[in-house]
Amino acid sequence: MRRTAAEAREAILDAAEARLRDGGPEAIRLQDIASDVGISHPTILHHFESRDGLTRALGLRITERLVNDLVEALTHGPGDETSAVQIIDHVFATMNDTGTARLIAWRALSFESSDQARELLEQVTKLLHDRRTALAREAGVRPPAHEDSAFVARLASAAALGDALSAGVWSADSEERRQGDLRFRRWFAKLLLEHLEKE
Amino acid sequence: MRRTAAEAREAILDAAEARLRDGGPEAIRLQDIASDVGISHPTILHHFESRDGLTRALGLRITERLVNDLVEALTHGPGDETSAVQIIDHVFATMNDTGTARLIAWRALSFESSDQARELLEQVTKLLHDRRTALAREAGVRPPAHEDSAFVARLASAAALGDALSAGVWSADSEERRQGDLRFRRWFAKLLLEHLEKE
DNA sequence: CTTCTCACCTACAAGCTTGTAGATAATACA
DNA sequence: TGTATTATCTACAAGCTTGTAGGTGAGAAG
Repeated sequence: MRRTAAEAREAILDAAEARLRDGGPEAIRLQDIASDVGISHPTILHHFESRDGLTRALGLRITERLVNDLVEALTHGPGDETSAVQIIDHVFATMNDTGTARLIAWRALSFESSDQARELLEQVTKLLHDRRTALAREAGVRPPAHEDSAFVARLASAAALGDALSAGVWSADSEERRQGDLRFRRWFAKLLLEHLEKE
Repeated sequence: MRRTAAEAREAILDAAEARLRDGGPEAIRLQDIASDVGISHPTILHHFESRDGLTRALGLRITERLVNDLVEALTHGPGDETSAVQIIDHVFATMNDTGTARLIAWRALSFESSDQARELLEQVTKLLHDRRTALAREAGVRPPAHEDSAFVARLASAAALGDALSAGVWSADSEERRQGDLRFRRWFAKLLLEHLEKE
């Protein structure tokens, strides 16, 4: 019945994240989180020093997980066109279904800047650009400009984030909407693909 | 020294909005807002019934203003291509510079769904689609699909929102970044224009 | 000039929040 | 087995937050 410090931290962060996801930014209260985990609230303070320490750790973990997820999606999977569609799909789905967009938005609202976030986009850009240049070399055409890859990554991530946030606002969680979401993603993926092919 | 009820409400909402913009979601505290306006906090409760009433009114005003702004941008201004670039520029700039993105994100995080938000996108879609069909008729080509216009509007607004939010996170408010922002918007506008022309 | 409305104030209450102090007991380690 | 560490608890404090009660006085209306 006695967790390791690491386990306890994870459990606490999990609970905090859940509260944040479906309760909004004002729902991170030590007492509530503690009761979710089944501990007393001073235990949280013991593990994170202060409420601020908790939110900071939460923000860090959220970003980290997103990075890992994106890198995974971009690294594995074949380099053909269907995979581009799949990647867009994956990113949009992650943002939407897992509430990642809400978490990221909260992070953006609650903290000052952070290098971590910039690095995220740079990593994604690099992965995308490397892949594009490799494909271009294979095909024997000139490689795309680096800035173009950066902009593609920036647009895709911004759109996924913004769309997921807005979608939460429209809500009306119907089958019809899900179909529309899907078609939108396909449409967007196609738009990007046409651009990528042209460059 | 005695405001009308309407004036008082506006002043209070202004202060609340400012706090929200640069203090994050947890910065809406009646006492702080009251002291910003130079009144006592029960006066806020007198005008908005409760703290919840205040945030609700704030959410409403934010969305309303955004709608007006967008409709304005889409209605006035010529229908040529440079104007499309200008509109994208305008939307992105609004989201970025005035903190609108932060306000919208807060709204998305803090409230359940709302028809107001859906209507916003529908209005923008309609304006865009009408303009496109008019242009197509002039040029004597077949008009675009309605869904295509809806998706363009959706992408543009999502991207503007998402990009502004992310930008706040990267920060490092340098001239260099501003240039990059500008190029990105141009790049995105061009991407959309090429798509619009093709359809 | 009187009267009514209401914007605004001061004082206060109840509850909740973060945070501290000190004790307990489970686990690791010697 | 004995000892040190530490995850966890209970009890408590201090401050802050929203909200209420009742009063005051400015301006409108007659």
